[in-house]
Amino acid sequence: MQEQRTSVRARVRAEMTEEIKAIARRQLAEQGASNLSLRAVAREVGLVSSAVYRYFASRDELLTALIMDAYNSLGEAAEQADAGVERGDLIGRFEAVCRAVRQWALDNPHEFALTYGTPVPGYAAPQDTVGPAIRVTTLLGRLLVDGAGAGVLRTPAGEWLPPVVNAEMNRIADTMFPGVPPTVIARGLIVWTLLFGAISFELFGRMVNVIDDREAWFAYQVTSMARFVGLRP
Amino acid sequence: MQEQRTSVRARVRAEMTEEIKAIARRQLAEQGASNLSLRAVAREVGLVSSAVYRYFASRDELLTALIMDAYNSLGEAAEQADAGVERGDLIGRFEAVCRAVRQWALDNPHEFALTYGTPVPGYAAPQDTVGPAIRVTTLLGRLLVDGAGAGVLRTPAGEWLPPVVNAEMNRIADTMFPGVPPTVIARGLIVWTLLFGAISFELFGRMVNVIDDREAWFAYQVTSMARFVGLRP
DNA sequence: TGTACATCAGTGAACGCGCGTTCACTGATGTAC
DNA sequence: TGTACATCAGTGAACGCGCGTTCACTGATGTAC
Repeated sequence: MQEQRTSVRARVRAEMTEEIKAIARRQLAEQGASNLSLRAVAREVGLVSSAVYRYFASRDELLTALIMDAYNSLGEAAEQADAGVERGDLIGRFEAVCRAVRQWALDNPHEFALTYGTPVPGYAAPQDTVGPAIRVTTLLGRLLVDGAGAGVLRTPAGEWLPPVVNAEMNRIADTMFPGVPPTVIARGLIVWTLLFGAISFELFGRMVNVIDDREAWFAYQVTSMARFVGLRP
Repeated sequence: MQEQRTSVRARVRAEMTEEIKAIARRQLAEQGASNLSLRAVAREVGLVSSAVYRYFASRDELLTALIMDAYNSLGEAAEQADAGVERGDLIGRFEAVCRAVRQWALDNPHEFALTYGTPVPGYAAPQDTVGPAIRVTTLLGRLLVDGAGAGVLRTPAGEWLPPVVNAEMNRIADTMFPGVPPTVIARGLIVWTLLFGAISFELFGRMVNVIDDREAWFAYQVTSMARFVGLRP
């Protein structure tokens, strides 16, 4: 009985925490991260502003929670997309992950901005965000590891890396993506940069009056990226 | 005499306008665009807050002026870099432009964020910003036009564009970059996206704990981009 | 060259608003015996 | 099972601050005759 009563309180608390975050997320959409207001959130939740401090010690802590949630939500979307494709179909997996990342960004533009846009001035993300932040990156890297293992990764012919770059790529391969050649790591990083760059450009309005059919353009870019990184059909 | 006296007033007014913008620019660096405050700017200029309204009708108008200046400053840096290289050396020109864009972004991170970062919520850039906004883009495109004209542009072999993409690329080529094949336009757009994506990643902290030597990494990316778009030595 | 008038930069007070955070408190829920 | 006590969510007032914008004004600079 005691545990149950305690857990009622704990559950209500957890629900309230979630509701605060949900409403804060909604407000992000209208105000942008740097204008996120504890008072406005409290008002909409139906609490007095000081009551929010029972759940988050400060505005920054609320922001951190939103950032962590965003990274995890994106990471989950990408991982599920990957899991839905047959393991050996590396191009299929790569395309599914790219599409999932873009779709998540289109569905949650302000959370994308929060995580991959301009950093909020005066806010420094604490160390705990690192894990969630690199879920997509490690997922993409694992594709390369799998590809290298299965031998379906074409190492770019005649590609030469400057020594400094080569050393860094080797370090990255050794610590995170064993078995992937440095030239492929380099191209993988470029693809990773391009993926988020393309989504940013689309989301932040750079494609207005440039590309009309964004889906088709994105699909083409994904194809190019797969080929560039050495995935062959 | 009359014209001279008038021009004194006009010159003082122009200087004051520049000083307000300069200080606003400095404050951008600390506060971020969405927290840019007319009052804070006025304070630092040594004016009462209402006096700023003699120069800018509203906060948004000041922001617009800053954005225009930023685009023009970046555009000028890129164009000067291009002009400093022998016309026929297309790879050299491309590399110079890329380096100039990155250097400008490193030197003016907050103006880069203002123009290429997350859009300021609630702010809509007026039509006049379009011209300055595309200076770098048209400059990069002109490189391709020159390359196509000089015959030093290798059209990617066996590259197939989906019909929708092909149509859009043809439209872009016809209206802005005559003589450039659609496949090259497509790769040019990718390179353009990657250039700004790479700079954003570097500036917004994505490369922390990933790449140590940012110069070398950027140089490598530029080399890759030049090759990808078909510029041959 | 001198005078009357118009233009314009800058002032200072005010309007009405919003913010993050602290603090002493009330009252309900949970805990220990 | 009942009672005394501890924990905790939420209140409401307050602190001290900042913001954009308007408005009637002063006084210096420029203009026309």
